[in-house]
Amino acid sequence: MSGHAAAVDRLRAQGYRMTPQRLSVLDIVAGRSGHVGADEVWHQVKAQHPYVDLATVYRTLQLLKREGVVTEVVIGNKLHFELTDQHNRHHHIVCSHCDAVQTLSPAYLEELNQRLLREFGFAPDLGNLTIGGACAQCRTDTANTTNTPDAAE
Amino acid sequence: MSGHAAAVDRLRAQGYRMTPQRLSVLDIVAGRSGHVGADEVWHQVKAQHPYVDLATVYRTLQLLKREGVVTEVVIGNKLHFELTDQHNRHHHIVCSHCDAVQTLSPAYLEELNQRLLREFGFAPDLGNLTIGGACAQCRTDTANTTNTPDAAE
DNA sequence: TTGGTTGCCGCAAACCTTTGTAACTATATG
DNA sequence: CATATAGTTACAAAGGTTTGCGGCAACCAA
Repeated sequence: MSGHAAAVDRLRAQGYRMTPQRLSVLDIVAGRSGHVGADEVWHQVKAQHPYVDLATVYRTLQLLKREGVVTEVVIGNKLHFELTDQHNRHHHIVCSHCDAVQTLSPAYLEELNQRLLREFGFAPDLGNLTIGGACAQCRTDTANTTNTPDAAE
Repeated sequence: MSGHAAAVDRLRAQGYRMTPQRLSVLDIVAGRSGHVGADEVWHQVKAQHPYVDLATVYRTLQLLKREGVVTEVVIGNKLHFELTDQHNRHHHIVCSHCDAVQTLSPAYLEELNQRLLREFGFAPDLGNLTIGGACAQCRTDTANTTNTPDAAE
């Protein structure tokens, strides 16, 4: 249905077995407009196939990430995933205070990408790069708060 | 002795208690020229203070990171730390195949830093940013290896 | 020095993710 | 359709990091 059918064929052509577990994981990530946490993927997979293990979900997500089918986003201390949209590529900037996620046009990192490749022969995995920092909101909020030990978290 | 005495004073001035545990952790990271794994910091701390808990080491490292005293580097699935050298700032690019670490001049990301701040009000924590990817060596090595399922890891 | 606060620590447990392994099954072939 | 083969899976356990909590101790004030 969605555009990920092509990805399934490609994976199969590469020798991967498209098992019900893998198809289910991919369907769920693809059915989302944004990113999904690994645990939520698992819960939804279990609704269809109750026996599926969390480890299988993780292994599948890593496989799909390696193959470029999904993109990993690090939010807080958890991994999230979203379908890689070739026609709408973007990076992620995440606030480490409130976990808000914004997308960033590839244009911002294109030059870096080229330079790393040219000057170091290093091929950065910028698609899966998550840039952490403080968002505008949290920066103004924190400005008035004295950051004394244990004062806030 | 080293230049981190100033950091100790600053932390104390901010209200942090500079306990033997914290001083020990900082000394060990500062005594290294490069980055150290959290577990190795722990082992070395225990040599001086056998009772110190691993959780304390982690909490201390995160504290020092928040305060900008140390820099975090993500290598493989482990966290490493190094003393933040204000006179020799740099970012890290890490090969996800062989875990080789290279440093990168701040110049490479200075423009990005400015743009994120100006256009989004987002203050990226680029000092603690680790850029993953494939180094030159691993890229040529992998070029000849067909990446079939389970073929290699 | 002597209390009194309040931040820290050790301990234990939880959390998220990865890995080892024997059994299972998707897929190609006869 | 039967069989072989190699990739996958469920299960279990480990790995690395974070968190909750009660007791303890660093630091300030008197």
